[in-house]
Amino acid sequence: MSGPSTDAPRRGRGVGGRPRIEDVAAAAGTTAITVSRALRQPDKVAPETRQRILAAVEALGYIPNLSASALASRRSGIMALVVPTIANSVFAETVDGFSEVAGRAGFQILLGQGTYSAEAEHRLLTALAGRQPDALARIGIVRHDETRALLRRTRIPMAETWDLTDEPIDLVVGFSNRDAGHAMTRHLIRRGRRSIAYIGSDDDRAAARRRGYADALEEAGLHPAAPDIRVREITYGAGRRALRALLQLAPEADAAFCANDVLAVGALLECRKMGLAVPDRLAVAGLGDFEIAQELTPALTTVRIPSHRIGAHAAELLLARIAGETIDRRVVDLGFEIVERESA
Amino acid sequence: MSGPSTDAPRRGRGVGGRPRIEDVAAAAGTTAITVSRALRQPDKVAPETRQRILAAVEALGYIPNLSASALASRRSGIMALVVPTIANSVFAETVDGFSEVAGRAGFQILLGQGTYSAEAEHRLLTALAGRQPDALARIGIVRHDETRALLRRTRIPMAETWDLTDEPIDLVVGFSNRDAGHAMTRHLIRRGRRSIAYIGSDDDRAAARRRGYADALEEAGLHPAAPDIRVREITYGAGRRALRALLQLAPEADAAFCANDVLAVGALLECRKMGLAVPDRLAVAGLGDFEIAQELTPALTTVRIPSHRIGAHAAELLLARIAGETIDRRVVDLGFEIVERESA
DNA sequence: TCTGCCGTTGTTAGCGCTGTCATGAGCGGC
DNA sequence: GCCGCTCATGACAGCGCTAACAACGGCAGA
Repeated sequence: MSGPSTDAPRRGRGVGGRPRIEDVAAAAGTTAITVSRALRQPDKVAPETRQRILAAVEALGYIPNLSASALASRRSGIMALVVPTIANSVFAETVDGFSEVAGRAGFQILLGQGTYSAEAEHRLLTALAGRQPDALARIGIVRHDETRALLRRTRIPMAETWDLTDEPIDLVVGFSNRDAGHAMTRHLIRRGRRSIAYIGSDDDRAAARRRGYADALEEAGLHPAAPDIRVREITYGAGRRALRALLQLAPEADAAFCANDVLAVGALLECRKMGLAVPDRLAVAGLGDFEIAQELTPALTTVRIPSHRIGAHAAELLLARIAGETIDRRVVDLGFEIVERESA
Repeated sequence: MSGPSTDAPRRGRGVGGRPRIEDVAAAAGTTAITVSRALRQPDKVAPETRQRILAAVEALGYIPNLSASALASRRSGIMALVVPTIANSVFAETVDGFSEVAGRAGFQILLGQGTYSAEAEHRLLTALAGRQPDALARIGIVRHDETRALLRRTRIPMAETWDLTDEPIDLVVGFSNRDAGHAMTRHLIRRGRRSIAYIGSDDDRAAARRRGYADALEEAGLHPAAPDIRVREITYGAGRRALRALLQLAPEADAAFCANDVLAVGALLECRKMGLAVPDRLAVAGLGDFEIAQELTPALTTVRIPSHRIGAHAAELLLARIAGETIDRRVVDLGFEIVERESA
């Protein structure tokens, strides 16, 4: 018979045809554990041994199987991150900050998308948890009690973000959306606005911002200029349509507080298209301080959110937790800042 | 002695304190393999057995360890995705489409960020490959030969995207950036523009678009209005500054082709701020067809790229490849479309 | 010279799951 | 009554790696 024998128990290659640690060891004239050490704790291996091993790794094109590593060591090297959606750039900065810090520490990011339905999220988080991530972060607070309980049980270090709560599952890094809405509405009132409308989407964060808006109005003895304008999707187009709707419902409104910069920018564009003077006739305020806010004319008055830092800080805390350090503050408020520009 | 014995070989819980498949089996009065089947191929297990098992899973809060599963089955259930950056919304749509299709098929997304330096990317891809992903996708073409060779050796189904090449590592799904640049430049020429400038960033895709621009000019016997305006980062502010730079270098320019909608929008905003008539005095064209392009006044003439479909289609092809289906076309050109609006 | 320690390497035994084959019960057809 | 088939379940081994401990040589100090 010609060709390679097929019944040999080991042929120097794993099942997938890829070299295993043992093959590297054989090539370097040592054993598996030493190869493992050479790659993970280089200073525990004699320099020349290490050299031989690295040469063998190079020669064979060896890539460690991290599933096996995770199984044996009980450390996956993965941090999971759950976002409502990635398509909307709102959270991209946070993802970026998170992935930057986590990546630098040698972790890989397992991305989960979608937090719309409680059931779907429960499934998603379960699946992610199955990967034994060393930490888990989520944009927003987990609402579903069953899911919260599940996550607590897993004891995976976890960070909720972009909001605050007194009882995080583990940690929370964010800011008070309610206070942000409150502060911006107060700003509008201080600027003399008396008929202020709210434009927002339907998620938890928008709801909190709306609460702040409503509270501020009440404190000032004012009433909403119109029933809330709700949008289904956070797009510039939705912002424009919302503004038209507002003017129909309450032509006398003198300010629009948009729960999101994208909506605010849309509203601003519509105002300009309609020849409606901003801020003289109508003030427009947003929330988020996306880059475009400062580039528009008139520039958008908004609330600056430390999106990037939220992600980065969450990752840092989780790294500390992974390292076994004690975290003194489980609730981290990174605050926000009113950025007063021209539109309000 | 009181308290739990510590020398029992098994105590009904895995090392991490989490239940293992065996614990579920014990609780359900069956064996590990049947539990495995009940969860993975439910119809291979008798309904009542399945019921008992699911009840036990529920009661114990069992979450399968997917590292162990991946190791044993040689299928990780992971698809890896590498993007240049997530912070820029340019690719978010693609990530979204990819993750949607992959997620629906039960795959998890391992996200890799950063393709700037060849060496860093090599490390990143190696690390990702170590996770034994069932497929790998990347935005852009992998340039580094060593990395290409590595990826070929792993035999992981792989899709490069957002560009085309005759020799993909495995598959490529995208469009011709050169042709897109060419088509838009021709459009400008057809509209009577004769002094056309180029504004772009420094990545591979922008370079290809620039080539199309240069070719189109040459075919028409025209010359660039000015030396290329290069920007370091793709932001609205960079677009505005680039436009100012252009007007300084070539006040007589009658069109600006921006390799990216973000830059084009920035340029447009700057024009409006400076009171420069668009398109009468200066035409501005972009590439990407981001949402804001159609909402601005004047609306931006641009090239529509099927960003979402690129991601979705790449995922679909990879799923087919995972399923062992034969792929007839390894190079998929999803094309582009000139969207003529008001700005050019 | 002997002891004890350190630095280096190796042996063993799993980590938790699933592929593969074996087993056994139930059933219809001859 | 027996055969062969299907369906449901189980036993066993092993995926590729690393924790934990063992072993060994060399060396300083007693």
